[in-house]
Amino acid sequence: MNWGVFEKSIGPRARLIHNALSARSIAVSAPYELPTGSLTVMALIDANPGSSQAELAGLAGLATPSMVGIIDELEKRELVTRIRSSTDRRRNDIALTDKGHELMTALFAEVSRIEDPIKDALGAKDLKLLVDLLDRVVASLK
Amino acid sequence: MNWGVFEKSIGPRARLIHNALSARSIAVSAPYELPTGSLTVMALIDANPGSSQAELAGLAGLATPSMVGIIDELEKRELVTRIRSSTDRRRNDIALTDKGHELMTALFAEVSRIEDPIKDALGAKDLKLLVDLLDRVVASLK
DNA sequence: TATTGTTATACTCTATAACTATA
DNA sequence: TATAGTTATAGAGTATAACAATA
Repeated sequence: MNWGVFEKSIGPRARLIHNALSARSIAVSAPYELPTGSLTVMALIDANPGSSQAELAGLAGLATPSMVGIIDELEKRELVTRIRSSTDRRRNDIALTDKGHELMTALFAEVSRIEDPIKDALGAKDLKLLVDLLDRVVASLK
Repeated sequence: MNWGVFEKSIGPRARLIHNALSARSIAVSAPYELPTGSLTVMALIDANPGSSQAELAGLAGLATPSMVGIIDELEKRELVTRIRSSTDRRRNDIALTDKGHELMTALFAEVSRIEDPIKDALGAKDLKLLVDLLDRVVASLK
């Protein structure tokens, strides 16, 4: 692949990888009929229970209006609880229900298989190296 | 950053990086009033002159209909030439004009600065490592 | 019958602006 | 005056389907 002047650029490569993975992820998740980003948000709620919608949006890299529809649907399906904070009644404290945790686990098991070709190509060691490098990139763009 | 079950996943990180870089790239490129993807396409034409639109679309990871509008605008601005192949009259052979090469160089100089924070955070050595790892990921998803 | 380029169309993802209720 | 959540809206990016010209 000859990228010309982009030979050493991250941007076009991030775009290609993102597009390929998100297309596959959408296809795998379709039967669940959840809004896009739901799995990411459920994983973040699981890892950071009691977060507000704004905090989750910040973690997920989404605007807060995008979070509303996701939480609406997850709440309707009884996958998360959205409870007005007693100490600050503007806030919603979001938590995963048992049912939500189950569904997250099941869906993640399917979605994570999408990255199997990457694991196979890189091996565990280089994959960890890549993840660490990407985290440093993410931090540098904050 | 606690990603929960996505702790070792490439997908969410690729999404965050792509979103951050593309938003900045759109802002920097806006004064040029070119269709999105034009710089990528010009770089690919420069590196692979005489390619067809379909070949360029394949390289750029775009659908061929997306390429039509990009080439339309680039041709109108006299940045590329679109010539019916004499050996296969279905094909357009695409090449960059001198003017196109100049504009590509100038725009790339601006856009590439977007990745300066990444370079600063990683250093030349780790950046090269990252690019090579990403190329292996891209190849694994073909 | 297959392929290149094209047109028309639609959908996904994401953001911005303006509002409300609370602080 | 500022913040959390919400509603309404718009735009960027990309894809699919159907078609004409050519192979």
